[in-house]
Amino acid sequence: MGRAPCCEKVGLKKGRWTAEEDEKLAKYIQANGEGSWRSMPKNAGLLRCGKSCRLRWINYLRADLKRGNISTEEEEIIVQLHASLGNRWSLIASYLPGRTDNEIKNYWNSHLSRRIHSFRRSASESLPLITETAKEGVLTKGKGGRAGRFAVKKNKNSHTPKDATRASTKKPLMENNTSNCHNSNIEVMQLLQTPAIEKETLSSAINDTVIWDPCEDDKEQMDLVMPSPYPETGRGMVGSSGEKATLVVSHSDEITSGNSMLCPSVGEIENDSSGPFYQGIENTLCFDEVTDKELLDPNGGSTLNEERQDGLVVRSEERENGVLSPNKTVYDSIGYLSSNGESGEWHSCSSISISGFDDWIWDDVMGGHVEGGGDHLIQEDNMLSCLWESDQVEWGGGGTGL
DNA sequence: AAAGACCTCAACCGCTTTCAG
DNA sequence: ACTGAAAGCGGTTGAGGTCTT
Repeated sequence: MGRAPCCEKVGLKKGRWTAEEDEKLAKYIQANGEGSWRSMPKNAGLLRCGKSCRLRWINYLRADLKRGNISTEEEEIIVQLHASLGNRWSLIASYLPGRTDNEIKNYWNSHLSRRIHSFRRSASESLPLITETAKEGVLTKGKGGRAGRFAVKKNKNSHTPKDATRASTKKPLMENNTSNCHNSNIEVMQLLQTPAIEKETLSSAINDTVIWDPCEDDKEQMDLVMPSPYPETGRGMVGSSGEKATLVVSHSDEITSGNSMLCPSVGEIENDSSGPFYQGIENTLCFDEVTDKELLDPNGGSTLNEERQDGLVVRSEERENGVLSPNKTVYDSIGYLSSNGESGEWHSCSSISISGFDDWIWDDVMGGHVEGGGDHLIQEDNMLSCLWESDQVEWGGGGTGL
């Protein structure tokens, strides 16, 4: 048998916390410590669910919480971590002492995501889908003169009802891809490139770095592909048992460093685009032609060396026990975008696609060693500058900013 | 000054993971 | 090994505030 129910939902207060409630909760936790959220409300004399108490404590009452606005440095860290980790707010928050996942999530949704969006749009005007988005109202200026979340929300709602949004989070594009299974759409759930992540968080993150084939959702088969920018350390590798791999993806002969990822239907994207986001897109490994079986052949030994019509070359070399060799440098930084294949809407998924971006992250933020070079730093600087500036240029509609 | 559009963020909801029984 | 509650997490909501017209 399990435990007794956490709390009775009936008769419990909801909504905003009063100062009195805060005081009760804070005093109780100071006296008794955290934990035992189930019994806490009763013992503290609160008509709240334990879950609500926990949330209130974590997000608001904790003494070590940092108050005030997110600094520019924190902002940069959030952007960079988000590029690597996606919407793993608690993980991102762990790198920002005094900030909560909820706070970061809110900040991202209200500030940063718009900048990213506008940056991507401005960097890729030739992308029809984004242009369409703009037409649909993302960029329309309301009566109040400020464009932004309302339009985005409106647009989002029109495409992703609540349930669908949740579904797309857990098993992205499940529904939408059912009609496109013949095209071997494979969904990337998460890209991780976090050499500094602690063991436990890394393992959980690895679990999210999977290739999901919606065509085979019935058997829920998940395969792992985990490129690593740090072959020498073995961090950020494939598998849960220390297996190592490097997925080598290069576009043309240009060699950069970073991580690699994939996207379905990459062929839709024009090749003559420019800007860092596009570089991420066009360097996307296309699994239309590289099956998960091939990539993760448990027998190993196979080598991919395939050139696409658009010039994308996919290579992997020197596998060990069916995974890719750690001995090779990852050539290209790959972010990804994914299309749901039906509405044509593009999802940024967890990552914006920025070439060399992750190198910058860990080099500057974590102090890690990163192979690569000055070119990337220049590019990254440009990108970041563009992000910050775009807030004014794009959303201010003439420099008004936020 | 008023109205409406838009923004912010605390809190809720529901799902997944963890772990106690 | 199994069950189910607790804990944790991410997505969403909505009240209240701000800004523009």
